[in-house]
Amino acid sequence: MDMLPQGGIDRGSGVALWRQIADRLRQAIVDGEFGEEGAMPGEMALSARFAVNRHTVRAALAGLVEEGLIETVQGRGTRVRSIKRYTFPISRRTRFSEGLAGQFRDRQVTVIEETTVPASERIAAELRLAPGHPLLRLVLVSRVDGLPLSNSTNYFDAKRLGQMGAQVRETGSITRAYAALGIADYVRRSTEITARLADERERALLELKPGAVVMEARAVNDTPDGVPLQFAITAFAADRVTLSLGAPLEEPA
Amino acid sequence: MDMLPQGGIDRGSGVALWRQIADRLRQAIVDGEFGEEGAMPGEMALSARFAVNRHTVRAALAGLVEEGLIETVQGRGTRVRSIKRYTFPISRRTRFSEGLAGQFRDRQVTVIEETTVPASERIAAELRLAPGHPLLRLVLVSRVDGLPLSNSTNYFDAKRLGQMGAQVRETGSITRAYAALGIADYVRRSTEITARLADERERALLELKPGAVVMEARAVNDTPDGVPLQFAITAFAADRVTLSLGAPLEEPA
DNA sequence: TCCATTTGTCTATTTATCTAGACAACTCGA
DNA sequence: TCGAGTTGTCTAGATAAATAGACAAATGGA
Repeated sequence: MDMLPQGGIDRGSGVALWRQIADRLRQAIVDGEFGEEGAMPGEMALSARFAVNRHTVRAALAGLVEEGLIETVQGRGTRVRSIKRYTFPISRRTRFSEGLAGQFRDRQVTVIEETTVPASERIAAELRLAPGHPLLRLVLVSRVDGLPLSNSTNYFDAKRLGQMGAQVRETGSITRAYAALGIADYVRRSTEITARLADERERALLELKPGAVVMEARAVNDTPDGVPLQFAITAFAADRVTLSLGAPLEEPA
Repeated sequence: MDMLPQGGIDRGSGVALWRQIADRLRQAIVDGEFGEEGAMPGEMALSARFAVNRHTVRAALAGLVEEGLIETVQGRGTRVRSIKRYTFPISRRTRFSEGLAGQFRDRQVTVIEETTVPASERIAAELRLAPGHPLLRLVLVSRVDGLPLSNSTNYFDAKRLGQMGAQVRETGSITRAYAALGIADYVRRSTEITARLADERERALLELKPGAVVMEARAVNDTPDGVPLQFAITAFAADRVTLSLGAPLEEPA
């Protein structure tokens, strides 16, 4: 448990001690610090390590039990429940399902909201449309094996791609929805990544606790000859997803 | 202030109400919600909006004043201080200074630690060395215009690149340190990105408050003909940096 | 200058968190 | 079976956070 230094819990920060300990333990769990067995130090050991009362440690562990991350058994101790982290490659040819291929058995894309909105200056510029142009706005949640990984808000030219909502519902995939509308191929023009605390809606959709971190990716997809198709803002649950850039970056010759 | 819905502050989450409000306001500030003037709603309005007592709002604002993000003037109200966000492009040819070119006037790389460590299994594999091979480990902090943007831990083959520490200190740049050691060019093999709360050391080095979010990039650099040079783990302050993938991704022909 | 609006400061009470101590109940290896 | 080690539960007190109310002080527009 190298990442858990002696003490180091901040008082007066506005984050309860139990919460800070829970956050630290969660990070250690996500980082695989407790090995294959997942056996964690006992309450008294954690109490000594964090220099807090045992009850404070108990509160932290109770939080993690409630999150489903650990299980505690009286007399035996505390163990990490099996957790799964997914690596999502980002490239010019980013595809959700193909990107995660081999990492799951079942995948599901749910349309949460479908509305038509006027294009803001920013989105209009990205999609090379006039501000105010009607856009189809699709809010999606993507799950693998029942676990929500991302929540995205997607914008399409409503005049050209107004059927994307219906097609995503029918096919369960943006790639297949495009194909159904006659768009055989698309490529990622750009992606901007930042990170922050998840907001209320993201927490609800991704089943996250307050204080959870998301990586936000803002991306634009074009046809291979450069016609704008989609502007998307995607929040990935940072505890569950790693974004990977590497060898697949290079476009097939 | 669209991103600040009515109410929505969680009780019992282990994060104080004032802290949640401060986090929300900080995010709104970072997202540019308060416009060019930076004028924010008054305490009474925020109190109503978040459905908390005015003093709780005052505690939140005090936190942001202490961070230097805002200034409050009795009788006049609260304004955002000018903040700066940097966009850092990631490509095969990632270079810290060139990547941020045009976004700052002054840049500084500080060597925080220089040690020799045996290669772990993971790093040995990335650098194609034997586990236990001696590695030069350099901990760096990079600042622009005095603002710390990233904290990185870099690993080099100590036998081939043992002088990197001295050269980084002398030249203020990894690229120039490589050049001084006869390595004229290098490319990014892969990058993996995730995000989490900053740990204690990161907070100290990047001047962040408890609960701040960092984006962690794990990257490997090679020579153009594929000889491994460097394994680096970099924590970027998520409030200050956006990682950008896009047009510059394509390698010059 | 006046006054509406805003932040600043003080006192007081209630609620939440942290600490402390003690004992019960369970697990599992010797 | 015994006992060391572990988690579970209870009572109690101290400290921190949240709420409430009131009034002072400053700003800036009419």
